[in-house]
Amino acid sequence: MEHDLPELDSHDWFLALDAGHQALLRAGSELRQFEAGAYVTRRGEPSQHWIGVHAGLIKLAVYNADGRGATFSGVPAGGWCGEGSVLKRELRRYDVVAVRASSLLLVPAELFHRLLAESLSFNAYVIRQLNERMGQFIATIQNQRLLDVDAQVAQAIAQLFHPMLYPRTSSVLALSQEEIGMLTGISRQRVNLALGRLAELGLISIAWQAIRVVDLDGLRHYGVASL
DNA sequence: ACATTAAATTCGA
DNA sequence: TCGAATTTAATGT
Repeated sequence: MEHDLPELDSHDWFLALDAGHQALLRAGSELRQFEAGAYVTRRGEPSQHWIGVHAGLIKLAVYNADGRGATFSGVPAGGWCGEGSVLKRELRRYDVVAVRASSLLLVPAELFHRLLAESLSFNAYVIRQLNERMGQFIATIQNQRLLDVDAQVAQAIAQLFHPMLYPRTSSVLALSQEEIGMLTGISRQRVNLALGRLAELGLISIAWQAIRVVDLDGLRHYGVASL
């Protein structure tokens, strides 16, 4: 294909590949724009792509018939998701939705499998990715069982700054308070209260449709001292 | 739940 | 094409 896709160059795993595999990805991948609220893939569809976030924010979620939903995870710029369903060649088990306007890198499933079969460094990256995500889900369950609500909000925000899964999250998150509520399973009003407290502690500052993280380490440790 | 305020959209010159 | 007016969505309490 005629693609060049310089967007791939900002990903460490891509830079670690040999030239031949890099060329395959440049030729076979696709950069596509999604409007805020648009579905990237729907639950039940075949898993045709491994999905990378070049800019914007997407979330993994399920919805029931009357529109209520549960969000599992948010993926900011620099993050990748969907490898689980691609690996197993199964139907997607959740919806992938653009939280705001996003530009995404789509790697076809066949290419993903070929890289797995041929590239040792790609294998290492995927294993690390799966391991980190597993750790993240365990941490999420632990947070929900053990932490108070303010600390859950702090953790949910801090998780978007995971250095390996999401290496290029900027310190200003464009994320509505309602979306944080979706991510945490907490009401919007309660999120607002928690954000106010975190701001008072100097861990974050609040702007319109955005949160600036001032003290990431403080956020990570907020409320977990008792564990 | 309600009041406030930012953003988006419509409408009129 | 600009900007005021209205509608819609996010926020604060």
